[in-house]
Amino acid sequence: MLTRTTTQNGKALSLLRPFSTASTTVSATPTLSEPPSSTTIANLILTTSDPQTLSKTLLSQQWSEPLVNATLKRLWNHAPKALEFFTIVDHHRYYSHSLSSFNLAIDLAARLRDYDGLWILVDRLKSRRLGPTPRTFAIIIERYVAAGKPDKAVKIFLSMHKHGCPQDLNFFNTLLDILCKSKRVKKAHNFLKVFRGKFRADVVSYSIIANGWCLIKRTDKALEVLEEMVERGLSPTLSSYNAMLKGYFRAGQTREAWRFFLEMKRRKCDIDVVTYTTVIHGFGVAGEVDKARRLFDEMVREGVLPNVATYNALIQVLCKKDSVESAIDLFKEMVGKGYVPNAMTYNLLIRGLCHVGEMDRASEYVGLMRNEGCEPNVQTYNLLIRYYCDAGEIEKALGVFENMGSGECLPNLDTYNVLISSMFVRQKSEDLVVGGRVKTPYGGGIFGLLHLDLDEV
DNA sequence: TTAGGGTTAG
Repeated sequence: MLTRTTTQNGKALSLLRPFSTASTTVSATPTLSEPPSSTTIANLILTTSDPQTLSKTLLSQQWSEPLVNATLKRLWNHAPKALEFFTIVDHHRYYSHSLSSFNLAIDLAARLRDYDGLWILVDRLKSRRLGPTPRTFAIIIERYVAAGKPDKAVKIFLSMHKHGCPQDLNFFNTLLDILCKSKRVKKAHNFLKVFRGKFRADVVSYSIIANGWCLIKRTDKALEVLEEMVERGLSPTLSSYNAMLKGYFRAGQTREAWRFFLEMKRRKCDIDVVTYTTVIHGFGVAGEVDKARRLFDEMVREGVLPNVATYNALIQVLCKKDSVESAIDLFKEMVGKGYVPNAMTYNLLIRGLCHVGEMDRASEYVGLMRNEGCEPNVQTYNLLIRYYCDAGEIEKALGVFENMGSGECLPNLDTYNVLISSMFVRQKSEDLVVGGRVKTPYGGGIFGLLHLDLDEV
């Protein structure tokens, strides 16, 4: 049916054909049609300017929850378009949106700070008896906090039950965590003090606050929180201690970190792989590579097996404070032992190679990761683009960029920032011409994307 | 989505 639609937008519609054929006639026998991919649909939505045509096309399509969600994610950098899509499909005769799609739409509306639209979606969710769920509220509250409205977020939390969503200890802890992760630790701490009785604050509540203080390098306050927790009869867990340890490193207090680590051992804590990864990374970043290596050997002796994260921590340290070659040696060692490197492992090595100007070898590692079935992610692309730009090889950077547009990996705000800023730094008019020529997955030149939501990373 | 460890570079 799609192939028969003849409109001003015939070109865009043809994108939805499962198999591209030269023929425009409709085959009498139904073809084995695969549903169109989210990429195809997203392109169609972005290139169809006539709302009626778009609506007609989308409503004649068969939808499923995964396809709707994938399309919404594909349109993440085009929130208004994504929401338009959501609204159209919401009028489908035989399809109705699921909770997870609603949650995505609510997230999009919140990112746009369209709070009226957001609460309309929540009401719709309620009238269909699908929610809102704690997950919905976590999304809403996180966005309000990110938009600089933590007080409003707290009010929403306190009114959750009016929407049929219970306020329990779990969600109390989620709220504390959201506040802490946005560095509003004092507010979170005060909130804990006021409501710890009502919600029966537990070890997790206190650990979140202690970790929050660590995030803003206030290890003194973090320690106070842990002490207070003990006074209230709650025993810190290994997680609490690991967070504290990490906090010392973050704050540059390596001596305190070491003392704390020794104390953990003395008290016979069951030091785990996270503890070791933290100290290996911490000392390495502080420039004590030998100590990091010794701790790596020690953990193996102690029977605590390193995992991929541990290797990544040490690989990063070697790249930064020793040499890429020693990092590559370690990489080979881990592969030899049967560990499966992940995208971060490769990214660390690729960055290390780029950093010493070995762009060709860096590219080889990109090829290697692909061969090993580990697809490059947005960080991989961004770092290649960044290093090509820094080397003044804008054309190559754009080549990488075009490559990613044709794949599954979406550029993010970082990607555009790097490309655009490097062009402005050079102030070469031909760059601007090239930049305008580059096709983005969204259809226009990269400068058409300057209106991207600056909150989205 | 009930906490803790591993990416950028200034």
